[in-house]
Amino acid sequence: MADRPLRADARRNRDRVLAAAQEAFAEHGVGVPLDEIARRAGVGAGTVYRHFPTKEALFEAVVVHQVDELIEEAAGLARSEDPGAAFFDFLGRLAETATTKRDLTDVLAGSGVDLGAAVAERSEAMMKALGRLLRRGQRAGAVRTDIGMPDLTALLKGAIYAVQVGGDNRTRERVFRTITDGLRAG
Amino acid sequence: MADRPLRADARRNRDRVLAAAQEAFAEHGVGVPLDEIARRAGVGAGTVYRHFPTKEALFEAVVVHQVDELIEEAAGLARSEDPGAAFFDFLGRLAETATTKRDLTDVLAGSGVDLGAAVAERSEAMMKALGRLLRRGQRAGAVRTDIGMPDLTALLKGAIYAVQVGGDNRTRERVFRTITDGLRAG
DNA sequence: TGACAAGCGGGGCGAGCGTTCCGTATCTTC
DNA sequence: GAAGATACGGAACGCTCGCCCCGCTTGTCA
Repeated sequence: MADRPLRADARRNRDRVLAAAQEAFAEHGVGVPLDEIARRAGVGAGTVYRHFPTKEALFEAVVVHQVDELIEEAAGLARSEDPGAAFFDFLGRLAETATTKRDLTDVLAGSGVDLGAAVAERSEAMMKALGRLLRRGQRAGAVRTDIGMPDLTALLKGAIYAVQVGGDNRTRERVFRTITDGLRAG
Repeated sequence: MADRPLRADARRNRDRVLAAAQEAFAEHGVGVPLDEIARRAGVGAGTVYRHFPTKEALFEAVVVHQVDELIEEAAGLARSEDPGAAFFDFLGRLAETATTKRDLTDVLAGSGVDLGAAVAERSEAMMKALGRLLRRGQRAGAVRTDIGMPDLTALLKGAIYAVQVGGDNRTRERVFRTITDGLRAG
């Protein structure tokens, strides 16, 4: 508990593991063998386990960082002058992020992995921020009013999934536009 | 090659395995342990393997049957009077099917499983049928014209995914409506 | 620079799962 | 109903992957 400072090499290895994990998870999702992460980091599997008690904990560490960034962005947009644009801009950012980060889909899907309290907390914060953007967009008359957060959540998971499987950028863009068009009022 | 008729018990077991597999794959996706399928069928694992050379082959057998049904439906709708309704009706049927059949998502996702020629063939037929519905709907002015088959495919995968994660029926319905609204012309 | 704590690597264990093997049971045919 | 072919069950194998262990190395601090 006393959190004595890490030895220099330990600190360096910890950072390397995190970086490697971020890369590997983004590329292959939660499924990457832990050995592969260790290999990329240039350390042994034992070293990974000294820094992160389980593979799940490592995944969680990576995810928390990424979600925090998104939450921050959402908070910024919530102060924007144009609530409609803010809402759709944020969806765009989500889609963009998901395109290169397979792990995010895994999180959204809740696929198999039971993540800890830290992620649950972020998840809640994310929902709150998104809910704020949605309500403001609706009040401004830019977003259809017959949907709520559960609908938007499911829709987003689908959109992220679609954008991830959609081959080239052109396709991705058209898919994204189609879905957002469906979300607009009128 | 001579395809001698199966012994009575063998035939019965084969049918039981197929039925159990259909059920299990629908519930849990490709991921179900083969032992679980054998258990449901009331046979040993060895028996499953005598009838289907690999787990993949069994999966393929189940999927081919389901996709064939969808293709037939699409063919029927292609002759409908109202091309717009035909298109959206078919999307509805797809979504409905996907709701209860986890394996279909796995197929669409191409997730990990490399399926054989039989599925590839069906997949192509399915795309053709869907393409016909799309083009007719577009020509009738019911479907937006700035999207093509690759876009629709990706979108459908997303929609199916969204519909599958969307909790209750109400949510599913709203999600589906939002996406189809995005697909409409205008 | 020496001594001790801190950290490292990677071999190894165990669990889950696809697949195979083979001794036994069941059906078929005469 | 007996003999031979056919099919069955489930134990066992091998592979992958998460996780642990322990003999060795490296950093730290006097």
